[in-house]
Amino acid sequence: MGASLRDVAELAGVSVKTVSNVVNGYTHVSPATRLKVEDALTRLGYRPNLSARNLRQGRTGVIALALPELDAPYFAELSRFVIQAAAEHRWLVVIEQTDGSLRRERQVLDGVRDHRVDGLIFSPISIGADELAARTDDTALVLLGERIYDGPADHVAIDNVRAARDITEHLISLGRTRIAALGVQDQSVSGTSPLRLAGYREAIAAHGLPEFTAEVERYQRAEGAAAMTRLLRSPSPPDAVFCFNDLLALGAMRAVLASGLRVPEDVALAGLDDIEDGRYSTPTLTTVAPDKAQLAGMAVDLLKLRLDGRSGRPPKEMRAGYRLMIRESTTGFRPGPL
Amino acid sequence: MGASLRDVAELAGVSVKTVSNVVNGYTHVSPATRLKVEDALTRLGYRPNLSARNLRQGRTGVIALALPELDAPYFAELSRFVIQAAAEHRWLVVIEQTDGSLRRERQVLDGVRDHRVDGLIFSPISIGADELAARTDDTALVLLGERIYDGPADHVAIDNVRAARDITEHLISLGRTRIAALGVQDQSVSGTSPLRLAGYREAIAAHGLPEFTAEVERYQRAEGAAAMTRLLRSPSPPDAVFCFNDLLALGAMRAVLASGLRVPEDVALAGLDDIEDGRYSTPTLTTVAPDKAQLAGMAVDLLKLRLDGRSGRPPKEMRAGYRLMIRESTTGFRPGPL
DNA sequence: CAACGTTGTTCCAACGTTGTAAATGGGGCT
DNA sequence: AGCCCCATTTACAACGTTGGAACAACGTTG
Repeated sequence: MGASLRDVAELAGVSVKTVSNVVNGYTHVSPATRLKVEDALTRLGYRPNLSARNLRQGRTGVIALALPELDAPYFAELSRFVIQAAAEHRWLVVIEQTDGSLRRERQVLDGVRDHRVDGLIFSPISIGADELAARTDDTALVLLGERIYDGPADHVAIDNVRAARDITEHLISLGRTRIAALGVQDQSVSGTSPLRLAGYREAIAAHGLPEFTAEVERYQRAEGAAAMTRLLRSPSPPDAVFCFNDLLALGAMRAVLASGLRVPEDVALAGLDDIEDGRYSTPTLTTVAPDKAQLAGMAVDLLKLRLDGRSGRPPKEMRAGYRLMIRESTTGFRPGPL
Repeated sequence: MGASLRDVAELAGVSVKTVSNVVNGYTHVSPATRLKVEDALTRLGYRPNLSARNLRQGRTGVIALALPELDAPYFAELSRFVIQAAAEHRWLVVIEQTDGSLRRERQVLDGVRDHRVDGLIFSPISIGADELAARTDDTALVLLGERIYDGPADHVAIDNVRAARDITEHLISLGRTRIAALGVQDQSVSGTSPLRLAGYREAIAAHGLPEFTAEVERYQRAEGAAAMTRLLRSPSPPDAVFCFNDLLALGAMRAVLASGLRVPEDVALAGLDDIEDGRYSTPTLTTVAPDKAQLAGMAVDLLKLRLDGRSGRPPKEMRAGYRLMIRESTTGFRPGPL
């Protein structure tokens, strides 16, 4: 295939190691040889064989990003930033989809040992902190998302409780009194739901409002629509709903509109994630916008730290910022250009 | 780090090669040794070092998927299928985002030479067929999408002209007579637009209808909304619009609704891509659904063929199927559950 | 002028794997 | 017993790279 160091060395009339030194910017090379070698390098179009380099150095230059599903917009957007952040360290990113299944998550965690990747940024759904802690493997691992706090590995997330409380406070500030939380899950499934539920409760309790909840299995549009439909059919339907993510909220919006009611006049809706769809739905969706670039950057930086300073340091928790995006689904539809 | 063949060989009391033979399922190994070796393998938790294996075999087991942006839903959904299809060959997929920029696309094409990946599935926007043909590198390459037909490499896409004609025919069958095409682009930018425009023209010409077009720079919601707004302001606005992709259509939908008009009563809308958002918008979006799993599978299969049978074969064109998804944005809003 | 340090370059080994060729050993044949 | 054949196992080399030791050439110093 391509030219190797040996080919270049032959052409330049020097040793292989000298070529290697030039390639790696080693300082003590005479200008004359350097010139000769560089000429040979370009003439042959030399590209280092990364498999060989990796074998020698024990690094692959590839990290894995494991997440439930790439076509959930939140994860697609997050992936984009992770890839960009990793590129700054000249890392490639392979993406592994777990579908949130325990089996696949274990596989991913296990597969890391194949020396194919130097580290893993992992957004788990099903796997537990105990199982992570029991991991024999010492590959660098950074957790991303809400599933596990204070676990056995570095962790990046936004402050979910506070974010949930803030957005609920917003609904309250609109004068709504029957505010539901949509997206409650069995504790054992995911850590996201309890945190967002806690924030919601803090807010409504502070104002002495009643609690309404609707459960879902997964954070998908169809589930949001179904749960919303159940809420609407109840004897006293809510006048505002905080959906635990934007997909649920968009599904809920569809259900409200399909039932002939108006958003936000009859039911105000808010989500969390700030996916692009919500900026173009009708009405546009009020939501919490986690700083995805910051989340991705922090995750990559933590991984970098782990890989450089050999392990041993205690796990680190980092919080990324977020902003409230107040849009039409709570404050009203304003016809006109976007 | 992990145990190597040598460690296992020592523990089992055999040669390194014998262990390698067991690992690779070589037939002529006595049951007794095989047992011994397998015991040692599990005891040490042996994992092959893939860098070494790759170095030896000249393969990395990683392919690259280069596309404009991961957070465009169509590409996110497509990526999901590519990753799944690649997993069947035990390949990992690294994703490279080009943003459609010529600079990044050249980089990607160039970076393939780094021996980091065995092959590339490439969805180009800016790069030309001539430049691809001039590529010195002989790494396996499969083109995915509409940009380049009959180019210098294997290519997978749906029949864009026919798909565009079919969906336009659908609009005509509704009795609409002022049908616009939204998404026309300068030829030099992308091959998608001319193909879809051609299909649109075939259909309206066959029925003697007038042609309306609206241009955009990129296939994004905001552009769709802006272009739709322009159409609505024209002296004789359309009563139906075929948008060249779903994002444009969703942006257009937003613009129509924001202007106080109804979809589909005043303006029927159709897209192309069948992204998930369109299945939950209000109204839901009529569109062309390319068989993304088939597209991904074909691309991966072609790559496999290239990698196995050493090159030389002439480039191959493959067409994936598609279906029309007739939804509310053309046939009317039907309140009720989804 | 010998001993020395500095700079530039080369030699050797090793990373972990696998293809090739060669060695080993047991069994059946003459 | 001597021989060959075959299944099984091993030794060796090589993939392309880089760290470290070794070495050569040089000018500097005592």
